Amino acid sequence: MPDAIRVRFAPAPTGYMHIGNLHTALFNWLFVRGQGGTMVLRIEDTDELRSTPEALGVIYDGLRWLGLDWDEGPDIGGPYAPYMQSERLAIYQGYAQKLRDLGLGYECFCTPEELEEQRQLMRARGIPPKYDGRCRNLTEADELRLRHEGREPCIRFRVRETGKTVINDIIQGEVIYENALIGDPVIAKTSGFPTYHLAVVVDDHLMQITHVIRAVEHLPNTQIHRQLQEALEIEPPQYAHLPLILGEDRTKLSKRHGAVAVTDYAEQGFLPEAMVNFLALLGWSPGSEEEILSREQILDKFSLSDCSRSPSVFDLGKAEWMNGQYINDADPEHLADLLLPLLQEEGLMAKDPGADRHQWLVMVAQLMQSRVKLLSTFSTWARYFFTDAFDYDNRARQQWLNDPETAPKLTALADRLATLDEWNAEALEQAVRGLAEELGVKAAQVIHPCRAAVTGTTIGPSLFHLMELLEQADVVGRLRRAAGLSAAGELKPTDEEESA
RNA sequence: GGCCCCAUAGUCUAGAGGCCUAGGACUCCGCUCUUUCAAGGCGGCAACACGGGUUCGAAUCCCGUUGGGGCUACCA
Repeated sequence: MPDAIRVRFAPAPTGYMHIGNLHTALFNWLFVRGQGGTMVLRIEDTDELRSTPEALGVIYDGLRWLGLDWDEGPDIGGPYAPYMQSERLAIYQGYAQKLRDLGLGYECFCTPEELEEQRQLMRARGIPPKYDGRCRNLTEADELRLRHEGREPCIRFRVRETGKTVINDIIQGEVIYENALIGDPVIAKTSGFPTYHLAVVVDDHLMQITHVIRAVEHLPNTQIHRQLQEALEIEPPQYAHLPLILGEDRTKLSKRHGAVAVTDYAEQGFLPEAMVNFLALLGWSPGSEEEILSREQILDKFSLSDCSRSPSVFDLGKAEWMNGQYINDADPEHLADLLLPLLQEEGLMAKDPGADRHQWLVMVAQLMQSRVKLLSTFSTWARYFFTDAFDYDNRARQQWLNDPETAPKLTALADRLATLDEWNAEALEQAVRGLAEELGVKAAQVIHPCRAAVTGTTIGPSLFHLMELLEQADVVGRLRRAAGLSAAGELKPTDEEESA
């Protein structure tokens, strides 16, 4: 009977959590929730200078947004608490001391400047830069002298100078590293904080992690981790190194790739289900041709060994398409719930709209859902549902509103609609088509100007259904307003490019 | 520079020696439906990086080249 599966997502609360981090979290989650196991959230805040509470908040928000839950973590505790590495300093110090007792850890008094100089020198000479081990065998006299100079030591780990380290990775297969090629890494900083290498190895062990699923950028580090585990007589976990998610320029995702922060995507109006679906298909495929997959379907089919080794570029366009699919398939009620706060923020919906108004919003959402890709575009594309304060776009001006024949048509239509007893799509259609017939023009010759006048744009859902959802007085008012402006020649095309 | 990984269209991918005349999806381009399209339907453009092997047969296996990426920090 194998040990219960335990995985961890272990982000550093520095900078901003991006889509690549979330991808790693998702794959951990899919693996552990599919198998039945425990998900641990551990915060690797051993970088005292760059860790921030804000970044920690972003991590929580991002995970919760996608519905990636965890069983143990800083916020909920657990049997291996604490889960913040900064609260585990004494533990790492103990292991660092153990390594020193073993003769495998030693104090190094080199300053960062000296080390940098060393690297430059080696590079200049065409030698691979690595720590040269100059503090490996310091005598007591050396040490005394160095301390007198006011130097504070860090602790390095004595790596093997010969042989190879073999890593058996679920995704990457067998990878072999030459031991002689790396220098002794720092495991405890001068500040007393551990470095990543010591902290992960110790915590993965102490927290009984069985599968380390992380981005492939950590693969080369794994040779250090394996040696550390050997030295400390720790049973290594299984490793699965995921391929990287790249930006459009094919390099590792970072701030300069624009909107990569998780919060940006949530703000833009990506649906979490869509993001989960999209991210799951980066570096993994169910092997079938379906692409729109529910969380359950993904959970059901996911396996680490099916993961790819080649990196993938995050294609925002396709992500948006997929989001559009999810919006289109969404229950309008649900959509309205998601939309409400966004609209309230823009002042387009009241703080407490009431049941009728809410039901109305559901109908608006339903009318628009097939053409919206992002929730955030809703408040611009559907603005005219909520307010008279919208602009007439260039196409509307060019094609209809600047036409001298338009104003009379709009006025006639306004007169007719003002007297309508019933305000519904059917009655509106009759009225519009009836007017067209009387004027001896095609229905389109009335419909298009009407749309332009009422919505300010040339595109949108069925005109009659759209007007049905507006107040009669508002529609009539808009028709008269546009007629007046048009007649006055104030709706000439602008020089600007059409805005999206 | 060194080490490691990767290599199917612009992008995400299917493909685990014959089923491949290389499939699907996004994008783009047509056509179509419609009062409009930014929706729907239909169709199209577009790829096995290159060179050597192995084999009756290679996108699939091996080697090399080229290209890309990652690591090479008292960051993780």
